[in-house]
Amino acid sequence: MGEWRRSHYSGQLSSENQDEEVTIAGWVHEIRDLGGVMFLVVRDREGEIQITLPDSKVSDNLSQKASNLNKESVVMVRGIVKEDERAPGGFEIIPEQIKVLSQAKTPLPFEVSGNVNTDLSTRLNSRFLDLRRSEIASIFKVRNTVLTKVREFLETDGFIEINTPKMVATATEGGTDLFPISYFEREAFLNQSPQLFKQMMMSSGLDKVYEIGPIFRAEEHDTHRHLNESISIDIESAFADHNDVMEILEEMIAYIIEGVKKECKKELKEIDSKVEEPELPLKRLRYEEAIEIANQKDIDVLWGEDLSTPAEKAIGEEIGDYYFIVDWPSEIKPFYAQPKDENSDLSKAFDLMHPEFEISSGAQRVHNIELLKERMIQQGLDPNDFDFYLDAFEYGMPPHAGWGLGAERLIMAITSQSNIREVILFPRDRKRLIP
RNA sequence: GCCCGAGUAGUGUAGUGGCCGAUCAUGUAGCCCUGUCGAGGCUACGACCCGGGUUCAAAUCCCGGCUCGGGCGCCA
Repeated sequence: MGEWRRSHYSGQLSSENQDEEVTIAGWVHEIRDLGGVMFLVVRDREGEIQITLPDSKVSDNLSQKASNLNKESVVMVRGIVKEDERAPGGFEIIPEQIKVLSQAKTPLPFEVSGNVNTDLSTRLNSRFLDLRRSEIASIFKVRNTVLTKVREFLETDGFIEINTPKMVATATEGGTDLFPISYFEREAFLNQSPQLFKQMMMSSGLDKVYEIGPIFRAEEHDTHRHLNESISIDIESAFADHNDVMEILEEMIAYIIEGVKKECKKELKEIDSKVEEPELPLKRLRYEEAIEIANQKDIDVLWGEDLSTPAEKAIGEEIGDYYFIVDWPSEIKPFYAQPKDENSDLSKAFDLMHPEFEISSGAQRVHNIELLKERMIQQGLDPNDFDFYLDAFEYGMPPHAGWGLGAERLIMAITSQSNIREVILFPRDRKRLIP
């Protein structure tokens, strides 16, 4: 590379650069030799640019160098920009010098520039190469925008970003399986959720906190919408009830989608995403109404049961947009979900649903320590295992509410991907631990 | 974890007892070609997941294993 530095990304060239000397850097996307003229297409993060080598205008030496290149090799090209309507994009570069920084081995694990489809599994084995396809890179550019918008929205709303431990001594709330790890002489676990820690922060006076971090689930699920390691977007707000945080959630979703539509036009087009901003306020469907819809569609759900996958799909089809399910039975929601004042069989818990899957769940939390202990016992947990958590409720705990949102689920919805593994760089699922 | 399906060149596929010394596309290599843009033309290269079994004969049928996919369950 020497003293050479990239002067422009391919997408930055315009008629203002006519006859200018530029230096571009990227991967050899295509090589086409027509005899008297050769075309190299160099690809970088922002697009592609054609390098044209007419025998009459470039040295034999340079032509020889270009023809020896393999696809996907890394090169820097210094040359003169020429506007030419025959070139894709309207511009091309007549090279003066080409530096081959890394010759790619052949054959490639799969084609980057061709039209042959490749199985997801094969692609994931060589994810670095997969990301060289712009439609794949687009998904991750959208992902970046989603996470940026989350921070923008929550920061503007006065939330403080926190980080809580991922190595913990006990199960957060029972139910799910944890990955055991070795912590010096003790057994420990990878945390399934920041739930208990963010609730403890409600006792701290920070009032409104959020965390974007990994969660780990040792469940043996193996589906298109489950991961064993994923990113959770969690908030917790003091002096708030479930309705308050549902409003935050729906407004945040709308803000994210609006932002993505504005800032990722090119990427959305590339991945053919039909994302639409939801109409607010989102429908609040009572649990009871939800099972009625399922039952009407001949999917049996009994009161007190969680909604099965076919039930979720049937209801989502009926609603057709994001929606909340509220008034869940207390017994199928975690111990920390606050029962409703007028009927304790129901809870102040909610799920946010995309027509095809759940993307978030939350609740107003129990802040009364006696009730909290009672509910732990009801759900088969021993309050003594949770002293570190319960202590925070002993010395002044305000009413509070919050939710956890699966980042990949949301990104999957926004990018119209049918497999969650498409929206995470290196998925961890039942079968895959490498790479 | 359960049920179902599938494993054929680097990639994606056709072939479901003999017609297969295995199809097509892409790729790779070489040659021709001065404006390609899914470039084109010609030539060559490259594969039946592994192990057992049935049969005169197995890519094809059976059994086991491994891997992958779909559905479900499980799942703050």
